[in-house]
This record gives sequence, C-alpha cells and structure tokens, in this order.
Amino acid sequence: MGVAERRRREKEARISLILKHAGRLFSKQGFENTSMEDIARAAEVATGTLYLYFKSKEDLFYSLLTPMFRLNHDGLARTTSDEAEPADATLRRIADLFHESYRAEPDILRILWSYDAARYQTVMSDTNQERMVEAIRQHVRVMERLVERGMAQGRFRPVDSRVTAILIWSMFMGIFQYENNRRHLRGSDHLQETLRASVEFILSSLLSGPDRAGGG
Amino acid sequence: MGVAERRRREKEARISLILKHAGRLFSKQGFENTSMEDIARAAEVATGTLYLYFKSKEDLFYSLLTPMFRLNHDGLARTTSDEAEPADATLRRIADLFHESYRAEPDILRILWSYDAARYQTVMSDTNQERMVEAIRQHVRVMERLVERGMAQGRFRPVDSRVTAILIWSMFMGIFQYENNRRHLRGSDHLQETLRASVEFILSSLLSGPDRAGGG
Amino acid sequence: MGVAERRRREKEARISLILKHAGRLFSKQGFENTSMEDIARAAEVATGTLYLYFKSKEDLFYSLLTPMFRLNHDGLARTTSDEAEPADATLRRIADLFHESYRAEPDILRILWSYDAARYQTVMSDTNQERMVEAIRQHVRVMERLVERGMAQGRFRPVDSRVTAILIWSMFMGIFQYENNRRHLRGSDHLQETLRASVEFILSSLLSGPDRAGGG
Amino acid sequence: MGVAERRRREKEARISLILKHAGRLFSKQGFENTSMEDIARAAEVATGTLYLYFKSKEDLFYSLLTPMFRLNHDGLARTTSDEAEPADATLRRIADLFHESYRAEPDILRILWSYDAARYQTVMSDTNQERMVEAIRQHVRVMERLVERGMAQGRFRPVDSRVTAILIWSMFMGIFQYENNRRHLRGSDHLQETLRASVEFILSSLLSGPDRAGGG
DNA sequence: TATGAATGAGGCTTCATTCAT
DNA sequence: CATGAATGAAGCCTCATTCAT
Repeated sequence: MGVAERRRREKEARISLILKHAGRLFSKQGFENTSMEDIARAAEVATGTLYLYFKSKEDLFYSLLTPMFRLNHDGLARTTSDEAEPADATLRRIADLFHESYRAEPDILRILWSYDAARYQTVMSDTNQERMVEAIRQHVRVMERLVERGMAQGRFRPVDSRVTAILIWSMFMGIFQYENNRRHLRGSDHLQETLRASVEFILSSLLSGPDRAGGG
Repeated sequence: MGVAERRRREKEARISLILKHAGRLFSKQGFENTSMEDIARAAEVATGTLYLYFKSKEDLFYSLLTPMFRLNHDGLARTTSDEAEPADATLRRIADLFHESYRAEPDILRILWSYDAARYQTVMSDTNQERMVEAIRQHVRVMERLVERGMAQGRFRPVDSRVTAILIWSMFMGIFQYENNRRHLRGSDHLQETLRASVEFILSSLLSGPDRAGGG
Repeated sequence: MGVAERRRREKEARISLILKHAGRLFSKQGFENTSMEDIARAAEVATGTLYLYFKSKEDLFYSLLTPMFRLNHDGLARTTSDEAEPADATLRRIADLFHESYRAEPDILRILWSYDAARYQTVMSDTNQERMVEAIRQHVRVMERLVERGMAQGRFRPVDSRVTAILIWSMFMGIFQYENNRRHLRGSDHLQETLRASVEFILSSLLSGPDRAGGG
Repeated sequence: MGVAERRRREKEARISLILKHAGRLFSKQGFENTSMEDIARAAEVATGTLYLYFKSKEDLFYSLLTPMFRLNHDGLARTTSDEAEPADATLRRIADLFHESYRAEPDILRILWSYDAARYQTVMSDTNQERMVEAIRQHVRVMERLVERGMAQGRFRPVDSRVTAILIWSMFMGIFQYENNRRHLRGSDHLQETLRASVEFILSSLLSGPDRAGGG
C-alpha cells in the first residue's frame, strides 16, 4: 500500500521533472530545435522513458499547456475576485501576478506570449490549438471585465472595454518579449519595473479626473 | 557591356525573387519547417541554385533582415524627420507606417515582432544577432526621440522617455502578434483599427492639458 | 510437497497459457510484428514474467515447435499404425487428421506450412532449425511409407514413393496456404472439402486398375 | 537531348538495381527483417537515394509486385493461347514456364507462393492487397480454363474444373516452398524435376482412357 | 551559370531485455 | 516468483548540402 503510494509519487515527480526540462528546452530552442534526446539527457532519463509518459513529442509539448490553464483559472480568478476593490489597484496586482508567474515558471508564460497560431498549426492538434486560444481569450476577458468595473466604479473614463483589454494584454505580452530579449542580450533584468511602468502608463490614460497619475 | 548589365539585373531579380518566396515561407511555416526544396520550388529554381546566391539556409534567412533595415532607416527616418511636426501627429503617422509596412511585407515585420533572442541564438551568427538587435534598438530610439520631442513641444507630459518608448514599441509588437493570431483563427482583420486605437490610448496618457484625447 | 506439486502445476499451466497466446499472435501477425508486450498482455502476465520461462523472444517462438512434434509422433504414428489398412483409406484419414489438427491448433500448423528456411535462418538457432526440418522430414517419410504400403498392397500403381510423398505433402501445404488466404479474404471456409478433394485427386492418380476413382 | 535520354536510362537502371536487391533481401529475410539500410548497402546507394524513387519501405515492397503481373499476363497468356494444343501438353509447358520464371526472378515468384493475406494485411494497402489477390486469382483461372479445355478435348476425365485448378495451383506453390527449403538446407536443386513429376502425377489422374500415363 | 540527383547525418519512435521492489 | 518501469540500440525517414553535367 505504502509502496503503491510511493510509486505514484515517484511517477509524478518524474513526469514533472521531464516537463520542467522539456519546457525549458522548448522555450529556449523552440519545438523543432529540441530533440527528444536533448530532453532525455537534460532530465537524466533514457530516450525510451519519455515515451512511457508521453505518446509523442507533440504530446509532450501539449502537456506543457495544462499548467498554464491553472495559472489562468486559479491565479487570475483569485486576483480579480474582489469586485469592491478599485480597478486600478487590481490592475497593479495583476501585473505583479504576471511577474510572479514568470518567476515561478518562465517557460510556461513564454509559450503564451510567443504563441503563433499559424506556426503551431502544423504541430498542434485542433483540440490543443483551441485550448491555447481559449486560455488567451480568458485572459483578455478578465482584463475586459476589469476595465468595465473601473468604469462602473467611476474611476476609469469611458472607453471601449474590449479594445482596451486587448491593448493592455498586448502591451503586457510585448513587454515580456522585449524584456526577455533584453535580459538575454544584456543580462539586465527590468521586467518588473517595466511591467509596473506600463501599469502606471495605462492608468494615466484610463483614470478619470483627480486620480489621474503621472507615469513610472 | 550591355550583356553584363542585363546579367546583373537578372541576377538581382532572381535573388529578390528567392528572398520573396523564402520570406513568405519562413514566416508562414517557421525556419525549421521550411525546407530548401520548398523555397526552390516556390521560386521556380533548382535546389542547387539557392546555393549560388546564399551560402546556407541560415545565410538565406539572415538576408531577409536587410530589407527590414531599409524600412527602419528609410521609412521611419523619413516619417519622423520633420522636427517641427507635433509629436502626436508623428506618432499617428508612425502607426500607419507600420501598418503599411505590414501590408507590403508581412513576413519581414513578423520576423521583427517574433524575434526571440534565446531561440535564434542557435540558428544565427553573432553578427546577424547583432544586426537584428541593432534594428530593434534603432526603432526604440526613434520612439524615444519622438517622446522627447513631444515633451520639448510641451504637448506631452513629462515622462521617462526611454521607458515610455519601450512601452510604445512593446505595445505595437504585442498588437501585431495578437491581431495576427486573431486574423489567422477568426479570419477577421482588425490590425489597423487596433493600432490606431493604441495610438489614441497612448496619447490619452501622454498628452498634457487641454489636448488630452479620449481613446479609440 | 502438495504445495510444490500445486506450484509445479500452476507453472505448467502458466507456460502453456503463454504459449497458447504467443502461438496465436505469432501466426496472426508474424514473428517480428508481435511484441513481447503483446504476448504478455494477451496472457495477462507481466512482461518480465515471460523471461522467467523463456530466455528470449526466439526461445519462446521455438518452444511452439515442440507441440508440433507431438502431432507428428503421436497423431501421425497412430493414424498410420495399422499396416493392414488399405493405403487409400489411411490417406483419407490422414487428410482428416490434418484438418482436425488445424481446427485444434491452427497456429501450430501454420508454422509448419509457412516454414521458410531462408527467412527463419536469421531468427532461429541451428538446433531449432534442425528440429523444424526433422519434423517436416518425418511427415514426408510417413507419406513415403504409406505410398510404399499402397504399392505393396497392390492398390497403388508403381511410382517413385519418395517423389510422390513430396508431391502429396506439398499439395497439402499448398492447400493450407491457399485456403487460409481464401478464408481470410472471402470469409468462406473450404479447407476440409479441398483437402478431401485433393485426396480423391491423388487417389485417382495412384489407384491401380478397377479401384481407380473419379475426383472431387 | 542525348543527355536526357541517358539520364532516363540511368534512372531506370538504378531503380531496377534497387528493386533487384530489395527483392532478394525481402524474400530472403522477410519484410520486417530487411532494413532500408540493408537495401541501400546491397544496391550500393545511400539511404536517402531509396526515397528518391520510393515513397516508403512499403512502397518499395509493393513495387516488386508489378513485374509479377507481367509474368502473369504475358507469360501465362502466351503459353496458354493456343487453344488447339492438347491440354496436357500445355500443362507441361506451364510447369516449365514457372520454372523459368523462378530461374529469372526467384524473389518475385517467392512473394507469390509465400503470400499470406493475414500477415500482409498490416503492411499492405488495400489496393495492393487486391492487386496481389487478383494476380493469384488470374493464375488459378488460367488453370481452370485449361482443365476445361482438356475436358472439351476429351483428353481429361470430367472433373470440377474450379477445384482441380486450385489443387494444381496449390501443388505448384507447395512444391516451390518445399524445394526451396530443400535447396537452402541441402544445396541440392530438384525444383524442375519435382515440378515435372507433379505434372505427370496430375496428368495420370486427369487423362482419360488410353492416354493415361505412369508417373515420374 | 543552373540543374537536380545523390548523399548521409540526425531525428522520432519502437521494443527486447533487465532489474529493483 | 512476479512485476512493470526503465533502458538504449536500431529502424524509418527527412533534408541541408554537394557535385557531375
């Protein structure tokens, strides 16, 4: 009994070990430039072991998306759950949530911001394509509801909440890409400060009347 | 002599034909999923012919960056050359310039917005890596000077011009990525309107005093 | 002691269970297309268990030949033991014996008729190769003695008993192959009737004088 | 012009060289035990070259069937075309035709006699399955018509022509298998004499009245 | 200069076999 | 004894690159 339990835990540990290294390699080198042998070597298992847990290279790649949904549902939902909180405060916390998510699992978030539907079409099943898109859509919807709340609270000037949500989301993703390159090339890490600056920038556009803030 | 001249022109035409099809295929299918034979077939030349003009697949890929610099130098420089123009007007024209560039050469611009230093490291020489980075840096610098001009003109509120330039640039690139996916998945094309909305959003943050505009 | 006895019986039961499923799979899918895991799953044991009883996949395969020898020794010997019986009657009973053997253990007989020395050379040890060949040789010898008996009885016209035995044996094996394909492709089962027709055909050639029969 | 012609001839020569060695290896070692590298090495070409001419290992295998149909249509049709010839004489010539075919292309004929519908199902497309089956069916039909002709000529006793055709065909294929094993194991080659003996055996069953012959 | 057939290294995947429990 | 997870060699196939014409 105890044995079965241990086995199960070891199996899960091994799977998540493989996923960790796979995510790291996939996001660093891309799907095509990462070989199954690379992953096996990094995770310190034999090539064949990968196929005990994943049906194919694609399957392994897709499995990385699942944790992303958890971030999505749990994290974002919790952060935005307090409807009474001023929208600008919530937005600041969202930026920090993204930043923390990045610190915890950079590879996962990178899959999100570098998602290219046209390129992944060849390597993703329709189902996974759809899951991916749905994850992004939900993120944008959270932003949209937040903007609406800000307007309802009288703190945000009236805007097109849908378009504004897209702008905010795009800005965040663009920052991830930019700062990631900067860190890779320069070694300097400005992600958090740029994210925060972007929030102030956004708020200085959205906040109405006396709340209007000066940027970062 | 006339013959040599014709030969030279034919050669250049052939090269640019190859580049056109290569750019199209690379950006549609990615670097690794595009074979040299794919390119040869699309350009209607033999496989071996590619190697007359490009030393390797990488070399061919890098050669696509050159036109990007032209956009950079020629287009952006010209668009921002009139120092007397109000910065907000210039920014609106920049957004349209980006949009036109995308219409003319979507593949080129995509290389820019999907640039991932870590991923390309394996497939790019340091030299080309540097050229790529320099291109982006110049773009950001143009934005930076524009923000500075806006402040000098008294039209923009005082901000950190460097950070703000990064935010603007990141927002543009994020929008390209987002709208490109949306178009691929939904078939609807909102690129120009989202770009324009982003400019108004930015300006509603930056413009000082009575000029402050309501967003898209 | 009773425990040891039970253990022994369980072991034998397990071995013969494995052999049953192995034979079924080998003959349906061929040696190379049948994996040890296939066999383990069919026999409802673990993969490793197979290696408790068989040194290798080859060894397992060879072990299937043993029952074939039993058919050979026991069945054929018994069927042809009555030296006083008219040879033609014996031949008819041999055909039925083959047919019954096929019904009981189709896989075993198939190994016999599809035996290809050149192909099996790579996968069989010389020893097993020899056992296989010896089995076939004994079958042919039984036929040969039968033909000789028929001639001695004055019922068969004088023929080369060796060659005739080969012809009969080849005909039987050819019929197995042909009818097996027909059944697989058409779903119709003509094995027994074709075997019987072949016996009558053979007898119409061999029987001398007034006994000469009309075929199938 | 002459160049194109030479190229075409070289290409065909290369294809038939590959086919020759592939056929040899496939029939000696079987489909699964023959690797593409084996074939490439035997034909003295690179692995990739095989894929210039054949889409897959299966495709290469199937391509071996085509020559078989030529034997079928051309050879058998020609041999049996003279409707006035006594059926027994024709049968003797058919046996020799088979023997010659075997001498010319043993691998091809072996594919025929070792054809196992159940086994090939996994490795053959339905189309090729059907072509294979059709080839065998045509062979049997030729035998059937021959038997009918023999009866019409009054040389053969009345029999079920269909069943008799199957018996003859099965006998031939069984002999190929048997003699091939014998030659492989003993080094002695009795194929032709056994085939001829089988014809005499068959005729001693079929021929009516005074023509009835004594066996080999 | 242009061609495209040929090359062969490298990637994904399967599976016989081992071994710790 | 029995298990089944882990191993890693080997197979099929692709494709960047070369070279004879």
